[in-house]
Amino acid sequence: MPRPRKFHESDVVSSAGEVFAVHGLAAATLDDLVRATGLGKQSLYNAFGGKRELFLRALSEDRDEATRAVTEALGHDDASPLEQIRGHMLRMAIDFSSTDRRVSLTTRALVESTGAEDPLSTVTKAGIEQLAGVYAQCLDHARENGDLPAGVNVQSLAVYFVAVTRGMELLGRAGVGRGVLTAVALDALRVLDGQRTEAADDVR
Amino acid sequence: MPRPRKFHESDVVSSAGEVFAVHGLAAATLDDLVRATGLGKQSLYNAFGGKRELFLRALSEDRDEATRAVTEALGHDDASPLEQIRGHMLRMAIDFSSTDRRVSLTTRALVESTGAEDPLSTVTKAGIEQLAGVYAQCLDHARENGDLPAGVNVQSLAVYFVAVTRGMELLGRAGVGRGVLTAVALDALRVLDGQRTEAADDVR
DNA sequence: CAAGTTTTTGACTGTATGGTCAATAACGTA
DNA sequence: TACGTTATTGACCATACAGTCAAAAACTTG
Repeated sequence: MPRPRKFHESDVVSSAGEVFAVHGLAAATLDDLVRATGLGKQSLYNAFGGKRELFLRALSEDRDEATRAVTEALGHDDASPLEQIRGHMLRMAIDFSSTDRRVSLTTRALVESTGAEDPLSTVTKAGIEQLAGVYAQCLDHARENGDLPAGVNVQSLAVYFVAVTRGMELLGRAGVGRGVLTAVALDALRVLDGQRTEAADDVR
Repeated sequence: MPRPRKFHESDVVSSAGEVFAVHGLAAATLDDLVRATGLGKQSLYNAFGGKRELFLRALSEDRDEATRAVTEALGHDDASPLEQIRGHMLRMAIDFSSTDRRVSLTTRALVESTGAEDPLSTVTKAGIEQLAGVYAQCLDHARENGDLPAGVNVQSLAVYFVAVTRGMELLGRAGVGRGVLTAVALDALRVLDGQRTEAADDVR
């Protein structure tokens, strides 16, 4: 019997995500959000609780979407795992050299979080681990295929790809062009070529 | 005959840089800056012009300091260029896994800039190129030493190292620990091992 | 020591912003 | 069609903040 909402939460979260991706958490004003989502302040508060909470929702969605996208990119059966990673990295190079003002919510959260206990940090860290997991899985397949030596440290390599990706995002934002970014991606991929067993490398 | 200032601009810029590194441009309040620098609002305005301008000054100083540090790290004569890069990357891994809340002003500027024409962007881009230049110089030496094949693309490799470094910074901020970050650095360095001539790689 | 110049000080201002309140509208059900 | 419940609306509030003003202080030089 209650009056039904006239919006879908997921739509609101997604519009809000747009705003946050362009302005960031601190710089996005409540009015920006009201304008972008189409609903009133009070409705926003009823449904989500506040700016931060809304950001958190958008962040989670963004993280899931990113994981989904990478999973999909690395999950095709028509190419070898290594070829998929290669394609994916080249794709990222192009994406990140776009000229729009978007910055992934993960990066924003990382930079705008106020401390390690800040929910922003914990959600973000989880997202990074999730993402690394996807890379790791793909690299595992490659190893099973014999495209990577058995002794390779899949875990750190996975995190390495996450790091390179974040770095490319930042560089793209700085105005580094598609060509250079692509070259960087190719450089990054070269770690997959010259792999030796690396059993006892010093990780002091 | 004018009354002399009782502060040194460089001190003020450096204290302000601290504040910005912890809070960011938007989130740092003028009062934070007043407290950290020790001088009054009006004095800040007389000397610098405003929060943004002060940030810009701090950003430039940060950039120069970063370039200087890397130049110094890669400029010793007691080790081969490649060994120096290696040492430098491992050092970065440790630095970035610190638990303080600092974020390089370059990264902050990248994320908080409002557009490509924003001075924040231009200064930052210049800084990245400066930094890449330092890496390039070191890689050049390595090539001359024969530690790197002659056909190697020193330029993109230099940018690659900047990207990896930025990525590591973000990951460290996300709470990734020293061990993992070190492993990532070692992975990143592996591009220097397996280098082949790479003359005609597709940079579509 | 007086004049001139610039810095410092601290009170002040206007605005933008996150968040709240209370009244009203809309819906499902009985 | 009336009731209960929740959503919506728009006005409202407190505050925090970037930036300003004008008076007083401090220094140098003539």
